[in-house]
Formats: sequence, C-alpha cells, structure tokens
Amino acid sequence: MPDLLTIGELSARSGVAPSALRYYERLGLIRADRTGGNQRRYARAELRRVAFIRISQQVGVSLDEIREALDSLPEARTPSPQDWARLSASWRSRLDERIRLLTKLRDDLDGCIGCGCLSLQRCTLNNPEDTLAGEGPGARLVLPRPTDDPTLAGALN
Amino acid sequence: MPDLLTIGELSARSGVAPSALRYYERLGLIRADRTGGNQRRYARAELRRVAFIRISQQVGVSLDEIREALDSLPEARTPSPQDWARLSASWRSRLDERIRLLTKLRDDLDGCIGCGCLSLQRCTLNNPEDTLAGEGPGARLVLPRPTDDPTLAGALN
DNA sequence: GTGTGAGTTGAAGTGGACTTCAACTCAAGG
DNA sequence: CCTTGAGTTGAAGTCCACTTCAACTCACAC
Repeated sequence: MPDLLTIGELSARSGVAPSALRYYERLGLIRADRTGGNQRRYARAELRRVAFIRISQQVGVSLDEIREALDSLPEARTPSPQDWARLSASWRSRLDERIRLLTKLRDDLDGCIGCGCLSLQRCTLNNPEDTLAGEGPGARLVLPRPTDDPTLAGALN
Repeated sequence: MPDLLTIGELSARSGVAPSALRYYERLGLIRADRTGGNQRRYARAELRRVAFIRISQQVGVSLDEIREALDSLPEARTPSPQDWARLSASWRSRLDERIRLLTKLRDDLDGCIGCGCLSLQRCTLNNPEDTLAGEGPGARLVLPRPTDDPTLAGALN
C-alpha cells in the first residue's frame, strides 16, 4: 500500500507549514494526489523532496533554482538514492563558497578588530577578491549585486 | 577642511547605490549634512558606517539590528577605532554560528551523498541539534522559524 | 447523524531591503 | 547664461518566500 500522508502529516514530519507546502506545490516543487474530496495526499517520496528543498534553501539556493534541479529528476520512477546524491552534490561548491566567504569575513574581521580599522586600505575586508577598480585615489568596490552574496564593500578615508 | 562627499561619491566609494544610501538615512543608519541647495554632503566618517553596515549584512544581521548597534556609538565624537572594534566583535559569535551550521550542513551532506539517503533517520541532517520531538513514530523536526537561520529539517520514510 | 478538527480555494497581506518613477532643482563647466 | 549631469522628494513598485483570511467542504470518532 502506498500509505499516503495528509498535508498535516507531511507538515509535521517535515517541519514545513501546510501553507508553505501548498506554495511549493504551486511552484511545482512537490506534487500530491487528491482524494475524492479534493484533499491532498502525499506519497512518502515527497518527504525526501521537501527535505531536499529545505537543505537547498540553507545552502542559499532560491526556490526557482531548486525547482530546476528537481525537474532534472526522472519523471517515471521514484528518485533513487543516486539521484538524490547527484542533486545534493550539485550544491556542494556553492556551500563551499559560502563557507569560504564567511570564514574569510571572520578572519578579516578579527584582523580589523585588532587594529580597529574596520575595512581600510590595508585591510583585506576592503578588497575581498582584489577586484578594486584601480582608477583614481581612494578605494572603491563594486558589489556583484546580481549574484547576491554581495562581496563585502569597505572603504575609508 | 571636512572634505565632504556627495551622494554619488559616497556611492562610488562604498559600492552602495544612492537609493540605498537614502534608504539607510531614512532608517537612521547614516546621516548627512545639507548644502544650501538641499543636497546631501557626507563626512568621510560616514564611509566607515556604510562599511560597517555592509559587513554586518554579510554576517546576517538585519538593518534594524544594525541601527541599534550604531545607536550605541558616541553621539558627540567621531567613533574611534575601539568603537568600531567593539561593534565588529559583537557580531563575531553570530558569524561563528553561521559558519558552524553551514559547515555541519556540508559534512552532513557529504555523508548523505555517500549513502544517497538524503536526510534520513540515520543521517545527522535529520536532526541537526538532536532536538527531535520524541513522540510517536517517525522523525520530525521543528524549525526555529522566528530566529531565522532555520535549522535544517529532514525526515524520511 | 453530528460535531469537530483538518483541509480547500483565490486573493490579499507581510516583511525586508531596496529600486523606480515623475517632476523638479542644483552645481559647475564653457 | 545655458546646458547637462547630479541630486531632491514622496509614493509606488519589486522580489522572495511565505502567511493570513474568509468562506466553505471533508473525514472520522462517537
């Protein structure tokens, strides 16, 4: 027997609010069968999809990108462990990058706390990836706004 | 001479859009003098405030909290290096915590990628801080939604 | 059969952090 | 003086990820 879950059960098991689950469904991230009375019934496999969604969000991936990733799963069969492994692995570098940036920020901040400078010319915070525009006096920094995770800006004096 | 900056100059030097600078001013995060013609003129010290704001945002602090922190700066004098050091240090534990969570997520994900399980009972992803409600069968996880940085949820089977 | 808690919908609201717009005014070089 | 690029305002719009609401309908224990 399929042993289907109601939205309340899926919510309790996943820690995701029913309203969020309905929202995910609207976005095409999860799916549900319906009872004769039009209520949602989720296959247990959806639990894994929801888990993947929450993990991905933690990694900093938007629901839109998560949808794309989920779309790459086989439609016919229930995703295998390997399928999930592939998707999870695909976020790995993004996670690494986030951790790297945050760690760098911490180290830089420690250095700045030592000197109290808070992001000056001599401080790495100032120029995260050595991408300063070199023209004119004074440091400036262009934040990669579109890509989010804005590389830190800092400039003084 | 004070050597004041126009909004365009502050924007170029800080990497923050003029519209965002005006927005910060409305929220009381930065301040500006005005020319006879009502244009903003920023003291160079504001540059450090803007740097602090962007750094704080990276740490994951809201503008509202940043405002509170900035409010603790001395009103009379220009903030000293020690002032900035104190503020920067105050975010340190939050940064540590973010890094810790993200690193744990990475390790857990590596484990899950190995087995393809993706957040199951035997997987730590399932129960981030061993805070599972112990009642009934099946894992469940309550996300600390209000505090943001949602501890990961996962449940399977 | 009935009561009650769980579920349904579309539309609208929320919150954070900004951006865009229209309609002007300023500042500075030629 | 005149032009032009930079700056001003308040109001409204945007994006994301949801939540809330009202008005119903279902499912199930008793």
